[in-house]
Amino acid sequence: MIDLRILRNQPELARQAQRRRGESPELVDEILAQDEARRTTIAHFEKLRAEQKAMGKEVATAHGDDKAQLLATTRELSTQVKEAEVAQIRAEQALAAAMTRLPNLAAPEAPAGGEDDYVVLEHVGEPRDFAAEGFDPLDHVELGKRLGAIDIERGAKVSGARFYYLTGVGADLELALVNMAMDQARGAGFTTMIAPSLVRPRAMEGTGFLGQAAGDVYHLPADDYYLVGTSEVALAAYHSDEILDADSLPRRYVAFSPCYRREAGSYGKDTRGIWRVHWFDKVEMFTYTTLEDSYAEHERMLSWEKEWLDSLELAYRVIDTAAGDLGLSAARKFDCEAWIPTRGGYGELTSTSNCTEFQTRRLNIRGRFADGVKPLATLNGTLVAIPRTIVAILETHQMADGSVRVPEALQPYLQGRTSLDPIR
RNA sequence: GGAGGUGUCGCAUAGUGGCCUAGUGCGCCCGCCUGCUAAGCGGGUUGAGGUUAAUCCCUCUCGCGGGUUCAAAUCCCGCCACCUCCGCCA
Repeated sequence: MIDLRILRNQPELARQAQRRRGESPELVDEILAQDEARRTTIAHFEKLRAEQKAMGKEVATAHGDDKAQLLATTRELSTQVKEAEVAQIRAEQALAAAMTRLPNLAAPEAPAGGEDDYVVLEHVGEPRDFAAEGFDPLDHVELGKRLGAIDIERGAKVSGARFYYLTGVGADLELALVNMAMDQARGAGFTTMIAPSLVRPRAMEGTGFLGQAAGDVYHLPADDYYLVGTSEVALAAYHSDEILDADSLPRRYVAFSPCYRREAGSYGKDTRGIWRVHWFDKVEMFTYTTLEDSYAEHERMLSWEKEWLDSLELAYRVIDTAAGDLGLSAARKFDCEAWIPTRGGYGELTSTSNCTEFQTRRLNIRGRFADGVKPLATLNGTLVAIPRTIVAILETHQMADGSVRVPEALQPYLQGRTSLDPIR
């Protein structure tokens, strides 16, 4: 949800933001028209309602013929008030519906265009040169089999395509990564959380996942619950309808949760292995802060993600996502893409978005400041999405003999193991 | 799953159809008083929207949504949350 005042006062700014996303600037004008209509109906209703209330007082004290007279007119007025109220509610709903379709205003810094129009901000680390080392790297599917870490066949047998079991060291690896990520985040001042992964429509809608991403979301119609695609949903809705004291900001939460994604429209894409799956576990960072601080917090989020990838000794690049690839709620997004040897390219491991006031306006989350009550800003950032991180670690740190070197920082979390060794 | 109860301002409470413009206490804020502090005294203290240059003013907001009525915190219905008990259960 965007501040209506921005749309009223600087409509061209909003139109431009839409164009840079490759979306309709006309939506802005449609909203402004709805807003105009809404305000007209409000004025009409309030005038009648004030009149009704005034007459109501007279009725209370009137007697006999006077009272009968008043009741006649006030009865008529009552129906008018009801009609005016219905008109007002309709106009407000129409405006709200139009507003819901409007994505967050893309930041001026976000590159214009679609998925492929990202800007590379930096490269960190060197992709490993297997040719120079004299062997061909195996992909994570093969490595996972040999280590007894990933069982894709049985995942498919039990749950279908894009499911898997993590077994033995694979499962150990997940627990190690989760604990290590939680330690890093806790050290940075985050409050650790275990959040629900089943939420009501309000939480889903409020975080912006029932817009263009709705097809990617699992819905349980019998109970009208949604399975979250990220714990961002539960963390954003955590403070819904609350007013947070300014001196409690920034509030930083880090949550572990399973994530569920239908991956609609990705048929035939990344079908091999566990790169793209319907369910995975993730540790996600989430911050509530002021709009003014959100830009610096976004940089901090990114730096925490980089610290994480550095500690896993992965080579990666950071991209500034283009406006058209931001999703409904983000104003700006940075992705960290790790080098995946057998893909021969970079793949997204983490992502951090500044959603500015978009989610807090929808979820009614505000802060109490010296100069009044104002919406807050929210940011989210991946620390570790398990399957993709496992893919990157296995493929990057594999040795010629089929074993996998454990990065030093991870060793304490893996019972001190320095390598994962094939079991067959 | 069944039965019963509760939901009012930051907190605690009053309020069973019009005198509620929601009272009172606590907390908080601003004054006054006062060697200092405390006490005392006076005033203020939900949020949203409309209108406005701003103030004033107006409307909505008593868990949420409907309904009855000229008029709803108050009566009726549905939903949600919490509490107690019964049943089932990791």
